[in-house]
Amino acid sequence: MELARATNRSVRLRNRSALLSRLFLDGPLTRQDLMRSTGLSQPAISNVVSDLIGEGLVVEAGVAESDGGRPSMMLRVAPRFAFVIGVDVGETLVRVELFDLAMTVLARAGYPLDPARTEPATVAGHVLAGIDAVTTQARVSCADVLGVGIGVSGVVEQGTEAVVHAQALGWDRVPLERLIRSGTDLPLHIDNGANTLGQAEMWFGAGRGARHAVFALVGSGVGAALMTNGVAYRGASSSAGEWGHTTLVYGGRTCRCGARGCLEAYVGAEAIIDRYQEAHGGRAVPGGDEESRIAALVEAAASSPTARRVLEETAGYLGAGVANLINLFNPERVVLGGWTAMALGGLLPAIREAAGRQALRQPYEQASIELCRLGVDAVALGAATLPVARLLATGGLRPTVDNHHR
Amino acid sequence: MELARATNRSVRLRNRSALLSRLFLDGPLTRQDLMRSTGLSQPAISNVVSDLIGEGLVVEAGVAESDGGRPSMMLRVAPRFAFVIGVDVGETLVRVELFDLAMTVLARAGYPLDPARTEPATVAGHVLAGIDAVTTQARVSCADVLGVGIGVSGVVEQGTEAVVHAQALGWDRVPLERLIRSGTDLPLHIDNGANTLGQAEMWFGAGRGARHAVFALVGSGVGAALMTNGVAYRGASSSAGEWGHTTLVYGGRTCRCGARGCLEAYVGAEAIIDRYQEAHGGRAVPGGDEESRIAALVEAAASSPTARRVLEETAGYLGAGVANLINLFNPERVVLGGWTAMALGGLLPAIREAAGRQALRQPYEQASIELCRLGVDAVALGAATLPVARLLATGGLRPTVDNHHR
DNA sequence: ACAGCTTAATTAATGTCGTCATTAAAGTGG
DNA sequence: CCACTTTAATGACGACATTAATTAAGCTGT
Repeated sequence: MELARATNRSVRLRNRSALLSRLFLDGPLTRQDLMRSTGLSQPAISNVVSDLIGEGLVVEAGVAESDGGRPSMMLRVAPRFAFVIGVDVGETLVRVELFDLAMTVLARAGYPLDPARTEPATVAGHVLAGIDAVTTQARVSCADVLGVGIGVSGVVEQGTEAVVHAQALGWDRVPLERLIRSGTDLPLHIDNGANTLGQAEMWFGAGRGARHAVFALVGSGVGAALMTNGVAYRGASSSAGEWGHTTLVYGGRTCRCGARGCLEAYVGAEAIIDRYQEAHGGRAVPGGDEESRIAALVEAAASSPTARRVLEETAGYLGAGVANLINLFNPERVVLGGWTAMALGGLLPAIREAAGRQALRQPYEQASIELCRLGVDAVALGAATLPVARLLATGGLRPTVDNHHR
Repeated sequence: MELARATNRSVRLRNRSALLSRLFLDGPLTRQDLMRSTGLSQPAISNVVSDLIGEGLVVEAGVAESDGGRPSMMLRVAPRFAFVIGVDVGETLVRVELFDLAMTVLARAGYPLDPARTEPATVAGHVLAGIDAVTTQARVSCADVLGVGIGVSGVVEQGTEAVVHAQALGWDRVPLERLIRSGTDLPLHIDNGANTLGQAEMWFGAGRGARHAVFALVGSGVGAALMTNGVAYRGASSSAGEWGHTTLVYGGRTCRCGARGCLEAYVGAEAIIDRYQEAHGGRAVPGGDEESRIAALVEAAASSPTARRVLEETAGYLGAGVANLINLFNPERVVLGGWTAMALGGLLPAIREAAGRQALRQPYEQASIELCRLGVDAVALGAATLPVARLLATGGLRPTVDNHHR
């Protein structure tokens, strides 16, 4: 199982990684805090920290209050030690953002996509243009960029090179990594948008502190990110979490994936609109795009019993879907996100109740069901955490032997 | 995330654990094999191995073939270094088995349960009696028993003391660990029977070599064991894998758990019998217990179109349930077990086909769907692997400081 | 049968790294 | 300015793995 041999160096590596992670995730801490939370001895902490400071990864940031005794020095990850870029390849927009290590946005760029023809090459071009745009805009050298995280709304098969299957974009086996690679040397991390969003919520949002959490995303499509033992679970070929296409109504409505009775065929935005239309005698929901029509539907629920009933049914389906997640994963937390779920925020009590009806008592009581905190824009933020996660995991050591950078 | 500090000792610990695990799981190996598979240097291997041999954990077992050059020495875990006990607390029987470290059965004991009144104290008594029986029968001292693994058909909440919720036995919050603890000092490992069975298949059966696998068990009840990254995933309160109570037919048949449309309400043994009876105009399936009635039904399918249809429908439901597992977990392998699934073995092609209809293409193609190899008796074997897993994880060092045992 | 070759295992020297114990530093309060 | 307290830095020590060099133990062919 464990294939990595342990050597004396790996001890240092692990400890560096542990300290750096604590500092990154839990803000400024003193050496004493680190000592308590990692269990390492004082000299070891000081030793590692002095390395990290020497390399510019960590900086001292003021002194802590003290009532008697030498006050301890606050330590934090140097915000400008390096930068990361997060990209959100959505169905209608490619958004590129540049962050420092405090995850503050320094620059943004956006490129609308024509849903009719979303050529992979076009998207790759947008990503490369965005990288260029945000770095020049913020006057950041590419040499100081740790890497580029890219969240794509589709299945991302990780291999030697990430390959993307995105039904919504009409992509099948698109070698997105290779396409982007041809225009930049920056390290690339491509992942499912649901996973990157989940990662953002896990580190900075509703998932903080949870060990096992599920991020259930309902937008045009329906998906989920599974966090087990604090990290994303991706499965054998990185497609785990395809919650939207689990069967909830055996033999039910036909889903756009071809199967019948998928959850997405009941609670995806399009499905909700369709169901309302059917219930309403064929009359369509007013409004232009899906997003405004869902908003209109939610508003109409105040006066229209039909709209209300459709939304209540939606809560029932969604609750059952959440119950399935709870029964299978036994998470501490289920976080609902995605723009449709956000628009349906008022249904949360009904969803909870429906989940309670369908889930087993014991796991249901262990799980809290909440709304996400960061909004849908967090896909890029979450993507940007991917290179950061790598930095933390490697203890801040660049993979190759270019340790001369300081 | 990682709370364990790394120290120089932990290096040795990890390497011991890695070597021991390789030796246990992949049979006799040479020092050279270990060197290649772990990446450690030759002297390090020799050093650790000589410790292990000195402590009696490992023995040399003959020499390997050689065509020129000094032949290497085969090494293996000493079968009689220690013993483990596995217990299967089923719904009708408590089975206790004693194994050596080669996982050879040395002694067995069985205690039928009266399903009407399965008092926790009675079960605990049977377990204790069984421990006594198998150790005396095989003339093994309790001091040489590493621990007792117990697989229970119910949710096992791990805490300071394992607490069992077993609907089928009418148990709620039963402090089984405390009950057994009062009669023995042996280390106890209590877990869900599905998990222990999955563990057995993972190490010795259909799961060998898989990193991510799901063991789907269909018997009277329906459950699953989830193996992620080679180990059981238990979730926040150890109830992960409650596949049987996920909703497959929204608003469908009422399940014994109280919810509606659970998978178990369609493919559990009782449900199949009920569905046949309904389809057959109320006439019951002949036969005594569930097991023989399912067998009768399978046999009847050769001549009765009704029976055939019921079984085909069952394959459809089961396939959809498997598809849900595939979509959510993206496993390399789905292994079907449990006595009902075994009886329905002939349906495997139909189940595969149904799963293919409902699952997404990409994850479906990545997953193989197979029958289990070890049979239902493997619950005790799997339970017995729990103390072994602990031994391997700790590198063969007893937790307390009693290293003077050799 | 014995040199000559190959592969396996052990020994020796080196270097990394965390721990314990001790010392230096940097505050507060009387 | 001197006790007292808490934080940080040193130095001796021991645990371990690594590389390089030896020794051990078998084959092969003349």
